[in-house]
Amino acid sequence: MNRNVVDTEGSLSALPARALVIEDEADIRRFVRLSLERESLVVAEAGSVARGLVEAGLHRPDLVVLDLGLPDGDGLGFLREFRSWSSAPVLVLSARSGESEKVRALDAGADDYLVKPFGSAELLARVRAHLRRRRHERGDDDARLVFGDLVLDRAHRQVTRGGVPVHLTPIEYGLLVQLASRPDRVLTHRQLLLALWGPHQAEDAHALRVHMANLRKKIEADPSRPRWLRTETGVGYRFVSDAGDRSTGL
Amino acid sequence: MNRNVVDTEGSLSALPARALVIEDEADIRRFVRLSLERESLVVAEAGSVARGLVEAGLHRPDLVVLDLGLPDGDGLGFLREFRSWSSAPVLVLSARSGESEKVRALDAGADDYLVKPFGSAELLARVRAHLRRRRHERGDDDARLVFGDLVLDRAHRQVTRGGVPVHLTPIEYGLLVQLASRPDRVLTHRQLLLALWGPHQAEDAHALRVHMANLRKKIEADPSRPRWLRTETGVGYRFVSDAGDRSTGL
DNA sequence: GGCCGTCTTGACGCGATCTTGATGCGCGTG
DNA sequence: CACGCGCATCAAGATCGCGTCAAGACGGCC
Repeated sequence: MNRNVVDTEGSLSALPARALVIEDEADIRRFVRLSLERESLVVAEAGSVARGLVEAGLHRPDLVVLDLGLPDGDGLGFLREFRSWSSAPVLVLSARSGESEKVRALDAGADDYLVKPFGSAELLARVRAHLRRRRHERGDDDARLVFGDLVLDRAHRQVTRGGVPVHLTPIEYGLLVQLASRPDRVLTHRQLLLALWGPHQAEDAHALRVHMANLRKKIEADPSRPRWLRTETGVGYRFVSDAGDRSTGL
Repeated sequence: MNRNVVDTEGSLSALPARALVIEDEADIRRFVRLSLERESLVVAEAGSVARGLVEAGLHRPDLVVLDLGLPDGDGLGFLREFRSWSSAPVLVLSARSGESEKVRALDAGADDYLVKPFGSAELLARVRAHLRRRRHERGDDDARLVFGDLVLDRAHRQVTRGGVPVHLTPIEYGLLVQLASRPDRVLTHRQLLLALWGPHQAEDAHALRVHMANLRKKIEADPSRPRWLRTETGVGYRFVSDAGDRSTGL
């Protein structure tokens, strides 16, 4: 079962971020979990260092909230072990407000230190700040869109078809990003013109059609019967994520 | 006017990190400066938002310590402007300990929030944590980048091609570091100009092209058909790590 | 002051890219 | 069945971005 490697410290793309809460007091643990879930994180829990290490290995969290006072260690042991294979931000909780405590934790590899009692709002704001930075440093947000053998990697600004890079001009690339970022939704001519040319010439859809044709030539197997870039006559275009025919619906 | 060039690459590798302290109360400013200097940072100071923006543009700090209560604004204005061209960590100071204050600052792009009065030890521990993470995310740890026979040794600021040292001017070297540190990603003209020249002249890409041409002449076998430094027309440049095809992503 | 390395700026040719116009097709409508 | 409408396609230009060269400007150094 232990299919390690490959997804290591992943999940950061479009999927919800995973958090791990290590805290022995059940009330606080619950409080933190509920807070994080309100931020739409997927949360795992642990009540001890040992359990925390197991859960960390299991879930490979994108963020850890770590209490220092645990039954089987002071949490810094966890930090040391965890840091050997993950660089996810660790937010330390503690009842101790002494400077030396804070310094010890931060220098041991923690990224933040929060003194109990703390408010949900501050906790979440700090969590958001860490995740935001991480996402940013990581070369970008929900960067990778995969549709079968067509892959749109926004971080690298690269489109591949069957693994083969496809060269797109700026407008073609922008067009594809606009459409593929909102799969199965119709974008009107006006919306596309607005997004790509700005508010100035949001009227003439002719250029748009030409670019669309060129784009199809590059990513469609049969440009005359497009699989992905469908035209909605009189309205605009739609990127269809599911190639399966949806004729006889439910 | 002093030209601030030659300072390239943001000092992020072996050079001392630069900090900017924005705080109107002279005592606190001095206290923070002395603390940071003890951490062997090079410190610039400002007493207002306006002055802070100027200093930021001049020195392009790797870290900012920002007071919220300034004579000409509340500091969040600085944050907004600064964030438009720099992602350096910003540590906010404030006398206000209210949660809503903290949330506002953190959500506005700050990375940390410290309530006055604070101790020098905690300030420095937090600063270390931010700089450590930044260094880590930047991949500065293993300062050596190897791409076939092209080797970039950031620790020694040395580039070799087939074992032979290549002499690069400061801008050429900075350019190469920026691109090779994020292989296969497209860096826009704006990003490169920002990194190498600062926020002032982030629009004229002409000089950039000339330097790129010179750089190619030095490290490419056939500068007219570059293997590493590919141009993305209308967008920017990309350092291609693998000349062959790339199929399976991770 | 004069040399040297470096950076900036302008001009120019070329290729990449975008726009524009012409033409044909499918389809629904009068 | 003719017509209009929206669309796709193709083939020019028109425009833009890029690489290149060369002429200075600037600062450091002797």
